[in-house]
Amino acid sequence: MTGAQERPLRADAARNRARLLDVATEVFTTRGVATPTEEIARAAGVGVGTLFRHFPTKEALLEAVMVRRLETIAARTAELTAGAEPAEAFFDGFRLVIDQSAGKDEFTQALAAAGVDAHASLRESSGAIRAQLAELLAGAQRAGAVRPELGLPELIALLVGVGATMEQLGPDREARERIFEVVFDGLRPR
Amino acid sequence: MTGAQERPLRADAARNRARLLDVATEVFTTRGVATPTEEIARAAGVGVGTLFRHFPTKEALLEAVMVRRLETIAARTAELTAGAEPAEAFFDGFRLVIDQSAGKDEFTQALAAAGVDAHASLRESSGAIRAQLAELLAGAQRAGAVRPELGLPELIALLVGVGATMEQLGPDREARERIFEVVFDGLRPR
DNA sequence: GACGATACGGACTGGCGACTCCGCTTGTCC
DNA sequence: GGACAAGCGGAGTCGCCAGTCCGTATCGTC
Repeated sequence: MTGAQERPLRADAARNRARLLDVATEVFTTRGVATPTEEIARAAGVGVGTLFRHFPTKEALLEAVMVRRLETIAARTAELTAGAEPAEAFFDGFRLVIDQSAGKDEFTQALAAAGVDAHASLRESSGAIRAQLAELLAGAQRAGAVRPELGLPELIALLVGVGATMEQLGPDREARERIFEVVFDGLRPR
Repeated sequence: MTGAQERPLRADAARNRARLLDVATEVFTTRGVATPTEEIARAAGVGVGTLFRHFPTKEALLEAVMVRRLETIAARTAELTAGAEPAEAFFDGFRLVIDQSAGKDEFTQALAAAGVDAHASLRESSGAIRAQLAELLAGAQRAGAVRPELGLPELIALLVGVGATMEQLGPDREARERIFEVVFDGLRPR
C-alpha cells in the first residue's frame, strides 16, 4: 500500500532529519507545542528552510513526533506483554503508557486524538496501541483482575486522565505511587 | 484593602461588561482560549474597543472568567458541605468540582494554575477552594471514608485528571459513572 | 431638551510566527 | 577530482491577532 519508497536520503539529510525529530520531541515535550518552529531549527543546528523541507508543515512535524512516540509505546508494550501473566501485564502496561506520555500536557492528547481525529499515519499507529490495550484489558478482565464492566473507551480516558494527574503532580515519586494505588485499587473488582 | 470602589458603571457599560463575561465563558469553554478576541466581541454584540476597555488584556478577560468560575464552585461547595455528613460531603464535592470544570480542556487547568502561578485575584478565589477541599478531605479521612495517606496535592491532581478523563470520555452518562466508581472506590481505604 | 461625561465602534498599527525562495554548499558517483 | 544533483541557510513575505485611538453615539442630570 504505502510501498512507494523514495530514493534514499543523502547522508547529511538523513542526519538532520533524525536530529530534528529528536529535538522537536524534546522541545514540544518540555516547552509545549506552541514553541516557534525557528527555535526547534536552531536547537537542532539547522535553518528553518531545512526544517520545512523535511516537514512541510509544523503540524507534519508534530505528527511525526507523535507517531514515533506511539510506535515506541506500542513496541515496549508488546515486549512487556509477551508471556506475562494477564493481570500483571495490564497494570504494567498502564504504568508504561503513563510514563511514556509524560511531558507538557498537550502530548497526552496525542493519545486522545488517537481515537478521534488524526491523520492517516497517526491513525495507524494509534490503532495498534488501541488493539494492544483492548487485549490487555480483556485478558485482565478474564483473569478477574479488573472490573468487567469497563470498556476500552473508559480505559483510554482514564489513561489520559491519569496522565494529566501526573503532569499536575510533578515529579514527587511517592505521591505518584499513591495515585497509581488509588486508580489500580479502583480498577479491581470490588 | 480592595476597598477602592470606583464610581458605578453607566447602565449600558455594566450591561456590556456582564454580557462580555458570559459570552467569553461560553466561547472559551466551547472553542478554546485561542479564539480571537474579536470573535468574542462580535458574539457579545460590541466592538473590540469596548472589550478592551473593560478588560485591558485578553489575559485579564480570561482571568475574570476563571475567577467567576472558581467563585461559583466555591459557593456551591459551601452550600453542599453545610451540615452534610463528611464522607458524603467529600464525594459530592468531588463530583461538583468535576461537573463545574467541564469544557474545553484548558479550563481544567484553571484549577491547575490555582496552586501554581496565577494573579492576585485568581490566587484569592483559588485559595478559597483549596481551603474547602482541604477541609472536605480532612473530614472524610477522619470519618474513615478516604485513605489517610492522601494529601491535598494528590487530591487536586486527581481532580484535574478526572476532569481530563471526562473531557476525553464525552457525554456518555453511564461511562462517566463508571469512572466515578473506579476513582471513588480507589479513594476509600482498602 | 441640552450639555458634559461616559462609553462605543471599528479602522489601524505593530509584532510575531509559519512558510517560501534562491544563491550557495556539500555529498555522491564516475 | 570534477560535475551535477541533493540539500542547506536564513532573509524576506504574508496573514493573523492583540491592543490603540479618536470621531461619534448614548447616558444621566439639571
